[in-house]
Amino acid sequence: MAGVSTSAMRATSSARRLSVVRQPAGVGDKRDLILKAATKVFARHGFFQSQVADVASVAGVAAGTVYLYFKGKDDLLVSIFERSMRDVLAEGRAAMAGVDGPAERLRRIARLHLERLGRDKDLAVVFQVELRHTVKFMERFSETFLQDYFALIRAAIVDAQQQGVFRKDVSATTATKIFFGALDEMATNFVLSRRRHDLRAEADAVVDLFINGVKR
Amino acid sequence: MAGVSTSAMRATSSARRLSVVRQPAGVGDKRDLILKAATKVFARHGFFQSQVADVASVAGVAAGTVYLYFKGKDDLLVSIFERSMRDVLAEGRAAMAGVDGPAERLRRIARLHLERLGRDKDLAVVFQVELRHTVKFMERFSETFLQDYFALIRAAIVDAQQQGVFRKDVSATTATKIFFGALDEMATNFVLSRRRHDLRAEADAVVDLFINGVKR
Amino acid sequence: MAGVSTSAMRATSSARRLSVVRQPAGVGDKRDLILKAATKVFARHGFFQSQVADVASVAGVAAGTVYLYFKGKDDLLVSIFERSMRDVLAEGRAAMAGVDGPAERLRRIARLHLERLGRDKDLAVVFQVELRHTVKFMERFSETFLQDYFALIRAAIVDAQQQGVFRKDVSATTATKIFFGALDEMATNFVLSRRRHDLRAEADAVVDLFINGVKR
Amino acid sequence: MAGVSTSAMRATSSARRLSVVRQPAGVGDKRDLILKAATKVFARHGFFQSQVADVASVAGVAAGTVYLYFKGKDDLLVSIFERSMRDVLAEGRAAMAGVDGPAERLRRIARLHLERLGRDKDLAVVFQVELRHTVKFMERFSETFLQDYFALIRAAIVDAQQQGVFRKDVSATTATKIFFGALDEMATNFVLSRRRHDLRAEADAVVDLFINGVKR
DNA sequence: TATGAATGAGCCTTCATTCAT
DNA sequence: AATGAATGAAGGCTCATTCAT
Repeated sequence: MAGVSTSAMRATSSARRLSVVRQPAGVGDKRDLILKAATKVFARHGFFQSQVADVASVAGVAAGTVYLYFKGKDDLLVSIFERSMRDVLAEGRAAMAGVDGPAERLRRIARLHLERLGRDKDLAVVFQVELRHTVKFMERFSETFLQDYFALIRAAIVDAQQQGVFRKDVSATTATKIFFGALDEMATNFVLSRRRHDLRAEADAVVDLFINGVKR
Repeated sequence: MAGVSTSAMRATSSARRLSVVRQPAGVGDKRDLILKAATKVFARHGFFQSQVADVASVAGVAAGTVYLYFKGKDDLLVSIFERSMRDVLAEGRAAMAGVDGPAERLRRIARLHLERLGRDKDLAVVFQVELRHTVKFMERFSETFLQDYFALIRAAIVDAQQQGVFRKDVSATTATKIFFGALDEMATNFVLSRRRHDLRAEADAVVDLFINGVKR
Repeated sequence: MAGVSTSAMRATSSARRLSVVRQPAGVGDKRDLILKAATKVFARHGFFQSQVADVASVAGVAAGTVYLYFKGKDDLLVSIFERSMRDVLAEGRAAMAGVDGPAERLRRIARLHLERLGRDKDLAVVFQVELRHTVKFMERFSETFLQDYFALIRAAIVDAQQQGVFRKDVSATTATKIFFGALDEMATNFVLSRRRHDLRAEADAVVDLFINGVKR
Repeated sequence: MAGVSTSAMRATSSARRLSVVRQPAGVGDKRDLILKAATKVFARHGFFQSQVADVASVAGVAAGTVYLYFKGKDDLLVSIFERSMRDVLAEGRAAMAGVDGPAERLRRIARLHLERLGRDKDLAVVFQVELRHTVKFMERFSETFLQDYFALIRAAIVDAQQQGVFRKDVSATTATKIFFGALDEMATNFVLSRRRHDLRAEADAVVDLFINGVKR
């Protein structure tokens, strides 16, 4: 009996050690858990059709617990957005590091963009659909995330123009919108269709067409 | 060419005259009135934040009256969509009639697309934002409107490929999505920004870049 | 049939005529109904222990209906207070009209005060207990109702002092508080006890003792 | 007279010493700490608007700790009441000891009553407002504290009547209510107003008027 | 047709209380 | 004894929809 108890303790403490290694605090775990659940629930039913209680029950916590980590239902949506945004931008900037040509940079962006969404369809749904509920929300979305993301794309285009690779009679801003718009449409199409999409191929197609379109 | 254009105008105006004749005593007026009010209210506050009572009061009718013309709140959104969709497709097909080259057809589509939305910002908001609330809604949106609209675009692209104007190593479907995605992003940008947009110039930019990108 | 219809119309219109005489609109009926129900429910269970749904069901309406007539739960309490306050002051001032001596005026006030509360025990409970929930509420209570009511009492005392009936070495304000305090305690005692109270006799006792206490 | 007073002081101070002895290591301190915090919080926000967590944080303890000393939120209110009540009655009875005339006893009671509340405004608020939330609460308040307190007052009045100082045609019970009511109103007025009150003077005014009113 | 008062299901949020640590 | 994260019941309020007039 003592042996069992001891081994149980061992298991527990080793589990703890592991969890400490994986995630800094136990707090992050639950917040993430809820956020993950919210992503799933919002993706399946839509934000307004989803209930906080559903999110909680999918996360395996009580309804009230959600409010220990988030200010309210809206905050769940905002937090999904902000967390992903942080990751996307960090990943995007990191990916830019070891790439030389502007064309190659655009290719990296396009692939990252679609591969990220392709990896987590629930997240993709939230980004392509749920986050665009309201002009208010979209404005927020635009002013924060897109601003930086557009800057990432635009920088590559401007570079290419200055290097004489892209023609200069196309406004970099307009070109950026076109590039993003094309990717965004691929993502939305993926989200809405039940067919498998070869998102990497689609990313390449967008890049090829775009580069052809803008090159001198 | 001018002739066709004229006959299209004639058809349009006769349809208008007919609709006045068909719907006797301002019946259509009230349905339209409510639909117009709904467009405005949904655009300003968002679909879920809007109340049927608000739509009614903007339309100058009692709340109950809305239910004499529409099955429910959802039906308002669907009806806005369907009515505009009908017009868009009719206008699009009519515009195709007197145009010869595929490139020119794409330019017509792009201009119509953005000019229509530029003309009525409330409608633009509903199309770019409110109609995309839910995967369910978007699927419906996709399967009806987009299917036909994509077909319109795709036909021009396929024609161009067959005429040897566009290269064939780009999937017509993918090219269609890119073309539409670019336009859609322009529209969304217009909806979200408070600046004036020269949508015609943006339409042309999209077309130029696209054609450059796909031409042999 | 026409006859029946006519007589029905007659009945209706005469009923309407009556109701117009009694209460301006049919609207007031329902508002009053709900207010009456709220008084009863609040008196029995206490404001915070009462549910809006209870008030509604006692009033025989749906929960949502309460919100057609009142801004919220708080508004019910405030409205009970304000309506009664209006009546009390009007009645109080009217009663002052035909009375000559200040002493007699105080007697009238005291009797009206206790008789009014004695007549409707639920209202008495709300006034003596429920309306005094919070310092905030009591301040409001004080600043509106009591201010005017105190003025009514104080005027009689000042008159008596000027006529040389009451001695002047007692502050009129302090005397007013004592007079009101004594009445208020009688009312509270009545509210809290299950015994029958001869409130008229108690009113007289208060007045006698008070007048003896302040007379020269 | 002085002797009695002294012995009363002795009793009090020995009780204090004892309680320190009985409650070993600051145990009473924490209970008192929480009770003091509750008094403050309830006074400022009202009982129902106060949260147990607020009380705990003002007391500098965790929410759960409150439940080690009190059965629940209600128990906090009841305990504030009971502790003060014990003190008031003890102090009141002690004060009665060395006083000869009934009139003088009433004066002592009145001064103690108002001075005690004047000393601790938060306590005054709880007594004048928060403790009167509900008929249920008030009944409890009445049946315990007031019963004894009224007995204290009544005894003085009956004595005075038997000594022929007060007239006998006024019911001692009614007179007691009037006396208490007047004092209570002074206290409530003090609680609700932001002005400074000379509560000792008001106590004297109540006593003077009352004695004048009841004396033969 | 038109009205708008009435309905009542539905949901977010709060917070007293518990309990594993 | 002390903590404070977690619980989950409870209730105020909204608003789409109905229906008697």
